[in-house]
Amino acid sequence: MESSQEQNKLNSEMLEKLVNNQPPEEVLYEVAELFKVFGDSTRIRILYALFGNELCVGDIAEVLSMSQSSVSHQLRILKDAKLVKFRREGKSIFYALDDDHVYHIMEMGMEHVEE
Amino acid sequence: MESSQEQNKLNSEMLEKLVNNQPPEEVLYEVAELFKVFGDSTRIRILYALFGNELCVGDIAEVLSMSQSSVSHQLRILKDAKLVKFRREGKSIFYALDDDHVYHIMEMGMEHVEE
DNA sequence: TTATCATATGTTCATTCGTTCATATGAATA
DNA sequence: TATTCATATGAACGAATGAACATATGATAA
Repeated sequence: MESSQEQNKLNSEMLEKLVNNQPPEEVLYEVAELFKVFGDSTRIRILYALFGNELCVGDIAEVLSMSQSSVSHQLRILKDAKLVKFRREGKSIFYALDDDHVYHIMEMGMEHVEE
Repeated sequence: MESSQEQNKLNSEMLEKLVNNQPPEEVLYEVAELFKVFGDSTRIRILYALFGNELCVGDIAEVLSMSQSSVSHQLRILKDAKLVKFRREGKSIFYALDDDHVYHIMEMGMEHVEE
C-alpha cells in the first residue's frame, strides 16, 4: 500500500479522526451507484426529455431517435434507481421524473458544466 | 428504429417541439461526463475525505487504505473534471474540493439515497 | 549534482456497460 | 379467443473503465 518511509503530513491522531468521520461504506457505494445512473448521455437525454413532460416509451424513442429496445432498457435502469415513475394507460406506459431531487441534481450538473 | 405501424401518443407538432426543446447534444454529453466522475465509489470516497479538508496524496491513500497510484489516477480524473483543485507545498501536493457545486451535488446525492 | 521523497503516468488485464437483434409478455380490440 | 400493438426481456458483442504493477517525473535536501 505505501512505502515504509512514507512521511505523512498528518499525525496518526488526525488520520484516525478522518477515517472515522467517513460515512458508512454502504452509503458511499449507493451514492456512487446513483450518480452512475446519471453518468450516461443516453439516460441524461431521456431524463431531459421527461423534464416537465410525461411521455410513453414510443414517444421517447421518437423524440430521441432511439430504438424502442434501447429506451426500454435504459428506462429500467432509471426505474430501478427510482429516478422515474410510470403509470399504465391502455397499451401505453407513461414515464415521468420521480421527484424533485432528480430535477435538482440535473440542474446542479448543468450549472457546473455551463461555467 | 420503429415499426411502421407505431402509434405515437403525441402528434408530430408536439414531438417536433419536444425535439427542439432539448439542450444541445454537447451539453448533455458534458453533464453525463460530469456525473460519470461521481459515479465511482472510489472517487466518492476521495471526495468525502476532502469534504472540508485539504489533504495531500499520501494522506488520502492512508485514510482510505488505497495505493498511492490508485489515488493519483483518480485524482487526475477529478482534476480534469474540475472537481478538485490543488497546490504544491514543498514535495507534497494538497488537494481540496474545487467549489461549492461539488458540495451541493454530493449533498443532493446523499439526500436521494437516504430516503 | 546526486539521492530521495512525493506524485504522476503508461500498460495490461479483467470486468462492466450500452447497444443491437430476436423474442416474450401482456393488455386491448376485433 | 386470436390478433395486434406497446413494452419488456434475454443473449451476444464490442467499447469503456478501474485496479494493479512498474516506471517516470520533478522538487528538495544532502
